[in-house]
Order: sequence, then C-alpha cells, then structure tokens
Amino acid sequence: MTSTATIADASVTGDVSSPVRCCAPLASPALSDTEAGATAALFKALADPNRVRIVHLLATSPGPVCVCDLTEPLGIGQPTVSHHLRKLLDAGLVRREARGTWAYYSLDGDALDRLVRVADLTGITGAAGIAPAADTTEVTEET
Amino acid sequence: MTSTATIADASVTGDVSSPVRCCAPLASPALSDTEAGATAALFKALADPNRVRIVHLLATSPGPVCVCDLTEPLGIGQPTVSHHLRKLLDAGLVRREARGTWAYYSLDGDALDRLVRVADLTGITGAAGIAPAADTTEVTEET
DNA sequence: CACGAACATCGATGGATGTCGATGCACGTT
DNA sequence: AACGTGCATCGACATCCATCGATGTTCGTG
Repeated sequence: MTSTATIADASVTGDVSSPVRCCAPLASPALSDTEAGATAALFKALADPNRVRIVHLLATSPGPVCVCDLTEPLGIGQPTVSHHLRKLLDAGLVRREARGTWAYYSLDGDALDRLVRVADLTGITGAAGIAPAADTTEVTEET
Repeated sequence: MTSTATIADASVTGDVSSPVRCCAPLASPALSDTEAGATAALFKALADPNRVRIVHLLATSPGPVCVCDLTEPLGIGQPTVSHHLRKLLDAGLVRREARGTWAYYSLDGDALDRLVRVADLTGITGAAGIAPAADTTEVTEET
C-alpha cells in the first residue's frame, strides 16, 4: 500500500485549496519501531501519579529509602509500592540495594539524564514543524 | 487513617542495624496530589509508541501535518489517529488548525519545553538521594 | 444542488494495568 | 531454635486504554 503513487501526485505545491487527495509524502517513520517502543516505555514508567511521587520522594530524600518508608506518604499498600518500584526498576530509573531485611531504593542519576535527553529527542528542538507557542520564535534555545 | 504513631516512635536514629520498626519519617509528599497527577498525565500522553511516533513525525515534518498524512506511516486507522491526536491535544503537546476540510496539526514548542522542565523537576537533578550510576555495579545498561 | 473527501465522534471489544489480600522467603533478634 | 519484621510474588478483580467499524458533519468541487 505504500506504493500509492496518487499520493505523490497530490504534489507538495503548498496550496491547500483543492480536495484532490491531500497527503503530501511525509517522511517515513525515521524512528524505528523498537525505539518508539522504548521511548514509550520510559514515559510509561512515569505515567502514574504514585510513581511520580515515588521518584519525587527519592529525589528529595537525603538518602536511600526503604519500601516501608513509602507506603505511608503514598497511602497505598506495601505490595502496590513494590509493584511500582519494580516498574521503575525495569525502566532503569531507580536502583535497588538489598541491605539485610530491607531493600533500599535510590534514583539512578544516569537514567534521569537519559530521560531529559529523550524528551529533547522526542521534539528535536529546533525542527521545522514546531509552532512557537506565544512569542513566536525564541523557541527554547535548549542546551 | 494510618494514625500509626509508632512510626514516629521509631525515631530517626539513622542506624539501620536493628529491626525495630524501620521507617524513618520521610518528608511528606511535597508534591501535591494535583501536581503529581498533572505530571503523570503529561508523561501518559507520550506513553504510547504511536503517539511517540506522531510527535516524531510532527517534529521532522517541514510543516503542519494533516490526519491522513499520519495513517499510512503509522499503519493504524484514521479514527485511531484522531484518538491519539486528541490525547496529545488534551495534553497541550500539539496544536490544531482547521483549514477547510483538513485539520492540520503541529507541535507546541512551549509544551516540549515544559516537558523537559518536568523531566528535570521530577528528579531535581543534584538532589541527594541520587545514585551517580558510577562504576560500582555497572547496572544492566539494557539493550 | 448533488457528490465525494476529510475528520471527529460513538459503541464495542480485547488487552494492559493499578490495587488489594494472602502467602512465602530471608534475615535479625530474643 | 523460635519469633517477628520487611519485602517480593501470586491470584483476583475493577478499571482504563488502544483499536476498530460505522456514522454524522463540514467543506469544496462538478
């Protein structure tokens, strides 16, 4: 189906006046399926309020935090906390350190850096198709 | 609910040697419930491979893109594309411009900036409880 | 004025996910 | 050795979500 020559026939004249077929030949997905999935997985790890709170608690804590420290401020059961921590662990956002009976969790600074980088990558700041929000131009000079 | 005063009794002795009750009183969630929810919602908007691809396509496209331009590279139906675009629209990541029969979408540069800022905010880079992911355990480094 | 195209919405459905209670395991104290 | 504590896992359940097909609306052309 990708052979739709009619699409190319629509031409990229730029005028959107006639309902021919529309559809200018967009760039094919330069993002591989695997990469898109990995990026989505990283975001999905933070797509829950309680996990956001966990990351925030880990960030604001002066040191590693054990599971039982999280159940109360979050207001959820211990199995659920373990569940969320596992999600964050799988995403590589936190690190686990078993210490006797306890399990201490801490943020992975490298992962957070990766997160910021992905956020930039997603938008490719400075690309063309970005509508400047308000003040036109001036679109985040980023790094 | 959870009036467990015993927790405070555990005290912040700092030594984790005896299984008294553990649980040093972590800082209460400095993140408001509303804020945590908003942050999670922003991440949730990008927690899907197809939406990541859409954002990528919008970013790499030389100009605004209509819905029919997306159905083919994504390989999903038109209603589903509209569904995803609505999610991105609700999250404020894209902007919609009706133009005759077509609807043109473009990225919202301000929203992307906000995304990067939230990613920073989530981790508060430079906070204490962050493991530098240095040489120690070498993590897994995923794929 | 009638037809076709693009798009949003509706209803339905299968799969993923957050939450809980109960259970099992590891470890340190008594 | 026996007990208690912290934690991960299991099974179950309710809910959310991505996807599709069908439908209705709007707009431009013949």
